[in-house]
Amino acid sequence: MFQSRTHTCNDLRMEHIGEKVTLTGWYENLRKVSKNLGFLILRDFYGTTQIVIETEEMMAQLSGVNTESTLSITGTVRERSSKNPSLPTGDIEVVPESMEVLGKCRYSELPFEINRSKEADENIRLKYRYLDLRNPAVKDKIILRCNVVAELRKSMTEQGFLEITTPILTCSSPEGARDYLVPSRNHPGKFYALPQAPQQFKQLLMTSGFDRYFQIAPCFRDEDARADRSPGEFYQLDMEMAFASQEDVFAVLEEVLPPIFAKYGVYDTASLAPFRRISYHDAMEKYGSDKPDLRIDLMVEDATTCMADCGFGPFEGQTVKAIVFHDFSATRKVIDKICAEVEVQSGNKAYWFRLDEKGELVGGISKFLVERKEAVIAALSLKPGDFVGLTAGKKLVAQKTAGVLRKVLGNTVEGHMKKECYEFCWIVDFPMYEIGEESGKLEFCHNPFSMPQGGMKDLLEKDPLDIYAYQYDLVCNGVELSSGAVRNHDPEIMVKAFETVGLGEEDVKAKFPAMYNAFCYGAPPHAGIAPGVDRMVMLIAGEESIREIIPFPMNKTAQDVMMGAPAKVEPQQLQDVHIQVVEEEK
RNA sequence: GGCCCGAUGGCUCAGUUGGUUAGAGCGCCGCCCUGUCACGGCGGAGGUCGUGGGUUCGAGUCCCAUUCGGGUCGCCA
Repeated sequence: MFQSRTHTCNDLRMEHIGEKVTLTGWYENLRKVSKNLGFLILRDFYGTTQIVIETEEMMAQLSGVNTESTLSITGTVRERSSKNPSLPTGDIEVVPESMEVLGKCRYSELPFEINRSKEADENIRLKYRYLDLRNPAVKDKIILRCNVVAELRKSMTEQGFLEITTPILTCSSPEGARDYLVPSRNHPGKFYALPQAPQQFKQLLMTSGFDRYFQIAPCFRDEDARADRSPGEFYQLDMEMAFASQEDVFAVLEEVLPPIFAKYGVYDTASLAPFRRISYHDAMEKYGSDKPDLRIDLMVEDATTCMADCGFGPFEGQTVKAIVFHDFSATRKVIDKICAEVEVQSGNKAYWFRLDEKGELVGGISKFLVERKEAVIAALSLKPGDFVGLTAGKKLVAQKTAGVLRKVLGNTVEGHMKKECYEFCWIVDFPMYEIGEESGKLEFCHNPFSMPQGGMKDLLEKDPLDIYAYQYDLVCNGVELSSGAVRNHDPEIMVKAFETVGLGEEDVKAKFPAMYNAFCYGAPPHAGIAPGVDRMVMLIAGEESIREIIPFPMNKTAQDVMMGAPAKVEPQQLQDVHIQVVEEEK
């Protein structure tokens, strides 16, 4: 058995001087000053401690030991003759009497330098994630995640919520993302699916009589990754409340989230509850997005009328949206960069012109506007020095592109973004139905579980496109943190809602048999929401990539390069589950 | 599946209009250094420039294809 430690590498202070101690940890570095003087840095989970090497014998023991090996060092604590105030243990050092190598690092050269791993190529970091995580800057994000999750549990429990686990092996859900399928050994040809969310189970819990449910729930979706979307799996703070309204759900999250952002967030000024509420319609009109970044104070305006028939081809017969940027100082080069970025991010072009200091329309598409100069200035309330960014297309395209332009402008050009804060808002009043872009037919806008505002009455009387749902999103700094809704707990309204899109009772029964049956036995009105834990931690940590706050993330193409997943399996395993693999032709 | 960007020693990057022996910092190895703390000084090893083809007297650089990575659109009830 190895000599076990008496202290961690972050324990020793002036009061320990003279004590005999044993430390264990990783051999981080040796600053060798001479044949018989050197400073070894020992690192463990808690911190680092300096070990002073003063004899040639001790120096000789170290030769041949590679850094990143684990060591046990026994010695005496001594006050440093030159202290380092920037380190917690900077007042002391340990004079070793004996040293034991516990775990040899066989390589003198590592794939990357531990303390600079964040600069290394991401695939190499992921392949050697156990080395990457030794970097305190990387490890700290995981600790942060643990703290946030613990705090969420504590807070939800204090609010009277029970954490209830729901099945991981369940059945494929008929709508939404692609499922991860699990073949069944006992039932040839049949499959389990990993849950995309515990949606139906939590609604069944409400119907079972549980009043307040939550779960830090793993969710599995086989969809492509993004910077803020890890492929494969992610976690939600899934919650549901019985006999509850939209207001009740808002009140819970406004109680739970702000203290956690205030306590752990990298930004000081967490915006206070109650959060601003913006209707979906207004969000699209004013911010060009249903997840607006309110740290940016630029607004989208309609310019369809003042640009009509100006002779600029791309505006012909289209909706035109404008963003006016006061006191614009960036160069032409920056403007081009912004327009290019908008095109990459949105797939649509952005246009521009400026009103220069002399009050002349210049640059971009200004020549098309010369004849209507005064009208344009009046319509957009322009002042000399203003920059006007423009987008065009069908209404939704013009809006969305303007939304991207707004984001890029705010992020690129100084003056209209207050970066160091958290700006929350609720997006409310989502439409219940929309005309599908591909199908051209009426479809559910979000999901079929939401209660239409106005219930059965609206379903019977209103144009479906004018019906709103009790459907809401929580947005923070332009990131969609969560989606939730007041659920439709009434089988009759559910059937009617399905009939509106050309489906019927049989479809409801076929798609959600358990829920439909359960609701026929007396269901409570209920509402819930499911904030994404990973995205929340990402915001709190101030990280741009979601992979930084996941202990063992997959890469963009949903591969675990460290474990080698996904992988082929033994033929016997396939036989057991009645699967035959068809090789795809190249 | 579409689009954009990238790939040069172990890591991060530079490399001019296509021109002689492909450079730097960090890391690694060796020597020196008695208080370092991103220690310092001197020296050294380490590169078929992602892969395959093409243009050319000559390609890290230009063209085509391809692989891999990142971002993004589609997708994400």
